[in-house]
Amino acid sequence: MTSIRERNRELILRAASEEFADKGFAASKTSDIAAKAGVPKPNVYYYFKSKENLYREVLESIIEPLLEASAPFNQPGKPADVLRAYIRSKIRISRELPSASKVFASEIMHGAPHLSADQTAQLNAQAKHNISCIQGWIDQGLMAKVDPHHLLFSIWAATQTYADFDWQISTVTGKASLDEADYEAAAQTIIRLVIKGCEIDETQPSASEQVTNT
Amino acid sequence: MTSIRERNRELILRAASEEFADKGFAASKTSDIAAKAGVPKPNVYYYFKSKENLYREVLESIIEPLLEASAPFNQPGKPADVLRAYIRSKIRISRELPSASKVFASEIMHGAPHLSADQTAQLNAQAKHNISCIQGWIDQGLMAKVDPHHLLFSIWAATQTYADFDWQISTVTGKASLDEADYEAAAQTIIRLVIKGCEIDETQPSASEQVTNT
DNA sequence: CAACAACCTGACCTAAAAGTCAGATAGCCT
DNA sequence: AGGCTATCTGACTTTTAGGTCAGGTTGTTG
Repeated sequence: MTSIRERNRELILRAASEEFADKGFAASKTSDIAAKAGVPKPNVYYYFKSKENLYREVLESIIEPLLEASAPFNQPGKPADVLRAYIRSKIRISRELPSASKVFASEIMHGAPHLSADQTAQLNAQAKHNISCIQGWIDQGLMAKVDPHHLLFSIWAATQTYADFDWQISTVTGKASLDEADYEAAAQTIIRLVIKGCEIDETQPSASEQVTNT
Repeated sequence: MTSIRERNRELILRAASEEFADKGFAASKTSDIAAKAGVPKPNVYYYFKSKENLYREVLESIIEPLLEASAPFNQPGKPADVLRAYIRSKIRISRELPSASKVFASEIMHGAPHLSADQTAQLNAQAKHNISCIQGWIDQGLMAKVDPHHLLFSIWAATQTYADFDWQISTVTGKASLDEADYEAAAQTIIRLVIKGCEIDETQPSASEQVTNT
């Protein structure tokens, strides 16, 4: 069996993720990636045809987890429960796949030049679904009229920031890295903002009256 | 007078901002910046000593506006009013200085290798001040116990996302660029999440009883 | 209008990093 | 064992882009 191949590809991919996350695509050197992976540079080219190819594979590795995170929207549930689960998924990705998250963020920031049309379409379709799901809740009077687009953008931003801007977070909190309790506090804070923000105002009840206050 | 100097520096800085925002520092070519500014490449080196220098000046241009945005925290006011004003300042920066915002975001994402110790200290001091201000409100019972660090991180993320991830926002909304109404909706959404999230829970009143419900 | 400084420019140099290759070595199957 | 394929590697080539420079042009000042 060629498990040696799998092993080496894995080593290189991991090293590449970190390097690309750290420096960005253009500033990353294949020789550094090779060194970090503990293999000679030509091996990188042996397993991946080019630097771009390698980068694309790193990028691809985050797409599935990202789509997976929207699972809560793909099954029925109360707004608060779905949003809570979604936020926790997003935070988990930031914590467990920080490098790939950063690479993805950087890619998006620069206009997604390496994302395939298919990947873009998949992500976009899921986003559209989540938005219409939220709009449905609003129409049914299950939550307040909070613009679904902007609500999603805020959730994405607030959850991804823990991977993307980890330097800033470390600097401000004075901690080299966040622990379990910190991530829990982050999740709780974002969940609170979102859930409270989506609660129906007593002053202006919409369509049907389905307020679920305690 | 040497207003020809000012004019050319300005042209080059503007072009550099856009180029760096678009491609990142490493992937940006000084020849492209020169072309975009409409000057020959050696002029870029005539006015700025090096590519790094040019980059640093672009970076520097966003520091003051960023510090300025915290002004609402530097004068007394009710939590809701201060937070509202702060969010609006942040959104305004994303809208009016999108390129510099992106350059700053990218810089932070990669560990701020070009930020001077002084700039880091200034930004950090302001952040610390805002945090202790929020903590003060909590201690006085003026707002709910929402972790000030994470609250700030969420506000930063949610407001900056309109500059940093404009591609994603364009793709999802289907609009090439956001108009006045879109930015207003964004601000309203973020303000709602933050204000509602910071409102005191009736169930657990802290220290002093200063609930300001209508 | 002279002379001095500021500004401009094509052509060049150089370093760095992506990518290649021929040949060596190691694993695997019959 | 023998041979076939997969893997490895030092040394090399090529391209790209940052940076320079000598000399030209334009503006400015006494």
